[in-house]
Amino acid sequence: MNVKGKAERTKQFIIEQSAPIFNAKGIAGTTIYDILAATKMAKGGIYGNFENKEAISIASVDFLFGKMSAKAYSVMSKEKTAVKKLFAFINLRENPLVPFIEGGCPILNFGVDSDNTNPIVKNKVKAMIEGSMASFIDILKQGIASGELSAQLNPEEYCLKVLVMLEGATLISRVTDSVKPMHTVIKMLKSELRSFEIKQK
Amino acid sequence: MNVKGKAERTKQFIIEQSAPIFNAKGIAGTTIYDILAATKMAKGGIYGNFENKEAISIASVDFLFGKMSAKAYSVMSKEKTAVKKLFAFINLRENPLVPFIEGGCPILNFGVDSDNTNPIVKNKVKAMIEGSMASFIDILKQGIASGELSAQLNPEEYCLKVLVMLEGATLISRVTDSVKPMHTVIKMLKSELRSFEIKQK
DNA sequence: TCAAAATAAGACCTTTTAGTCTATATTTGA
DNA sequence: TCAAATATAGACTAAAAGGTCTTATTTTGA
Repeated sequence: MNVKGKAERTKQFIIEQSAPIFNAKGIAGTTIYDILAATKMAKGGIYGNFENKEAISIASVDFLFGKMSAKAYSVMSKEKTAVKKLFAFINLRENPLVPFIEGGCPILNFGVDSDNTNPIVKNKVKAMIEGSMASFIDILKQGIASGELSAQLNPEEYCLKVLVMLEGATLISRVTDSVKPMHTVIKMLKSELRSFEIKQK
Repeated sequence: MNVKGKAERTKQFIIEQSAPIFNAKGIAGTTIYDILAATKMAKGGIYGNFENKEAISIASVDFLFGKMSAKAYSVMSKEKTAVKKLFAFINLRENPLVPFIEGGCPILNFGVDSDNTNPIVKNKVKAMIEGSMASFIDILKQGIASGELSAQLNPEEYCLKVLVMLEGATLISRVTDSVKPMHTVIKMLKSELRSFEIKQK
């Protein structure tokens, strides 16, 4: 009847409902009963589609990282210049108190959650970080090659700076319940990148 | 017989053994059985000294933040100038893979762990962040007042930068199992502060 | 459309975790 | 030093959490 099969759709539904819970409460802090409540399903429905809680958590991590990447790609590909692409990415983090993904940045959340305890998820976080950095560095290098940005800019270092400052500011803003740290950080990051812009005539 | 009383000493012992576990595995991820194993005590001994697991977790958070503050104060008070004090603080974070406190930075760990789930601990993290920032800003302001640092330096902004970059780099270094991100970040932070130093003759 | 196949409900079972309570051991100060 | 006070061991209880299995329902395609 349908293009995808019932099981596939239910599986996707369970992931969509569970992912924000894992992201907000952590993997150890999320129970099967949280998932039953969120999906309004019974155990048979959940365990018919997933082997165990761990499998749901892993699928949720993949889902959230996929969602993040898709969103970043979507806003960045609308822009033409390297600076505008970077700014579009940075702007996604503008309000850490009302985040794009419920529970806040999954890199931060699952990174801390999985370090010391969960090598599978930790490796997914690692891959996500490395992937983001690589595509960022690429954009900056293209900006330099095209003459938009000064060759004085170190793409690797600036890119790392963006990442650590956005994650750090997300933490500080969330814990202090204030957008101010994030806004200050965004202002600093943008002004630094602008200082490497080469004025076109 | 002893100056402090057995109960007091046992309580302290339980906290010292439990704190690194809460820090590494998270509060929800740590069980009473982890604490029994670490202390080699039985339940009677634990519950005779603490009302419940939550009380142990709260005492552990206080203990770790106290330890962090004491260590920071210790290394900073040995230095005379603002720049050297700041550098001494930054140097404490040099190897996030072999951290001063087992499990890594408690601000990062408990900040993420408590956000969304644990207002008591979240408020302690908030107080710790605000306290650190305040004493930092103070040091920078004294540096400016004494002519060591240029008045062009914005103490609040640089201080926030230090904090978010160190926390962000801790996350990235731990997840990627590499000290390189942290080292690059430290290099950037130090060179920025040096650029505001006023040469003395 | 209807029988076979796939999916989901929910009662049930097992293990893990938190916490209690009494008996035993240790500490303490008169 | 020894009796009272204090602290700890560990068996026990309760509840939470994870997971299974049979039965009922829904889906699917011949």
